[in-house]
Amino acid sequence: MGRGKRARGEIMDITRVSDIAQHDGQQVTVQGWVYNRTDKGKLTFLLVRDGSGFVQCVAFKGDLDETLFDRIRHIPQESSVVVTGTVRADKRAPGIPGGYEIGISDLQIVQAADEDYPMALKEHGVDFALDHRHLWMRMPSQWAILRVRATVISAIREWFDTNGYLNMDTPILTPAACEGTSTLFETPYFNEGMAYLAQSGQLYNEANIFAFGKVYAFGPTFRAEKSKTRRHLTEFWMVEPEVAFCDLDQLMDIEEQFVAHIVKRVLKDRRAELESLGRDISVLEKIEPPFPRISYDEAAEMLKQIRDETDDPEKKELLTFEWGMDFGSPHETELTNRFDKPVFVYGYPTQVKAFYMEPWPGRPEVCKSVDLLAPEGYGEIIGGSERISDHDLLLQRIKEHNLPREAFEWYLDLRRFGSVPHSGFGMGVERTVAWLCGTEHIRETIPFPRTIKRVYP
RNA sequence: UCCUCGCUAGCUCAAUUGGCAGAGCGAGCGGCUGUUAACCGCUAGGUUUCAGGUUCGAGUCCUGAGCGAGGAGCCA
Repeated sequence: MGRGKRARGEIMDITRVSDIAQHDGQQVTVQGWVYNRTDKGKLTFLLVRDGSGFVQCVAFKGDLDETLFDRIRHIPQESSVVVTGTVRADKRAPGIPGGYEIGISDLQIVQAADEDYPMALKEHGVDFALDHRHLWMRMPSQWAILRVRATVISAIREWFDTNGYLNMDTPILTPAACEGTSTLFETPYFNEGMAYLAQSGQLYNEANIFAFGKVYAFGPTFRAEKSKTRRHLTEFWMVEPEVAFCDLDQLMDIEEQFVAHIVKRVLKDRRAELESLGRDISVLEKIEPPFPRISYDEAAEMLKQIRDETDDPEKKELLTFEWGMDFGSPHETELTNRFDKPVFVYGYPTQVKAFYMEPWPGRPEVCKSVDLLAPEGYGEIIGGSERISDHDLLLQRIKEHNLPREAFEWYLDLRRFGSVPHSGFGMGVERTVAWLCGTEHIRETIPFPRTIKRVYP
């Protein structure tokens, strides 16, 4: 491949596929991998991906020496390559962003891939795809989803960092259950008995706000429950802001500004990816504050009505509901189908929520909690509440839930030294990404998913 | 933990009442100057998840096991 040789020490000027439109008419060099090859007589089309996008590269037999053209014609899928050629606009050119292609003048093979690459360019079964996650993520759908994920994470940090919040991460190894209910992963911890992988950083965040005012923790969260649905992972990422001097109404204001920002940012920076996924973008463009706010009581009434109106006995059974129950997945789906924006449901029964939630004034059976349910059946993406700020009430709740008081002494201290009304929430990153991408399974929204049946690869 | 379903070529699937193990894609070779999951021809590719059983004969029926999926519960 003599044509492409460079003098030693010469710095190669590499173009990113995402920037290809800025190089129309110019000669460029792209480094990447051959995603697909279509051989068409005197023409060979290579779809090359470089991490930033997918671009079609065209080899024409008449423009190249025979050896090079023959090598291009037989290059195995997924071979790593350095391609040099001239960019031209062509509406027929596929790719992401697409619309431009490279007329190949030179191509070097860095490694010719083995010929038994297992990922077909068609659909795969779930099990096969997940066993090959390390290769599956190269495919456009997975690549697009994970690009959206990175932008969601960036938007999360951007919003908090520019709105006066301090990033203050919380421990992953913890001495006990935060909320006293979930099943946790445990691990031996030197001479201290068992440590547990965190299911939430919230309690630590409550300590942090008394030093820093507004904080957010962002990290992995672990749940050992044997949940086995398209909405569950055993390891997932959660962002948890906590705010001093903040009540439930103010919390909802924060949540809707925050979520709207994420949506806006994804629409701005990842439109091509959403389009490549076939996502209906007009649905996302409607996501602007304010979001509807309904009480648990109103939601319960709506569900009763929906259940009365259906003739489907199976659906009737699934929608069985009495005041005091938590909403199940079928309930959330029915509720959110009635709205085209995320909807707040606030004021849940105290008995179905965690011990630390502030009671509703004058209605002790209800607490100042709020969930944000995403539309299109994606369900709960945020759970939050105003926290109990009174020391004696909190102590009473700890006793009622049979939690070990000694483990919560530091938490109770927060109510003794300058207690204030405060609130916070936790947002599941993967569920949010699944909603934005229109992904059916949450496991596609994290690079290497961990589920009850899977720790490989 | 409970309910339902699935397992056949590298992948996605078909195989009639129990009667010769099949197709498409992928791979290799050849053809074609515009392919978009191209198309055409040829070639290779199988312990039908496993262990038993019924039968002249089992991918198909029966029993058990394994693995996986969807849903419920719980949650983000």
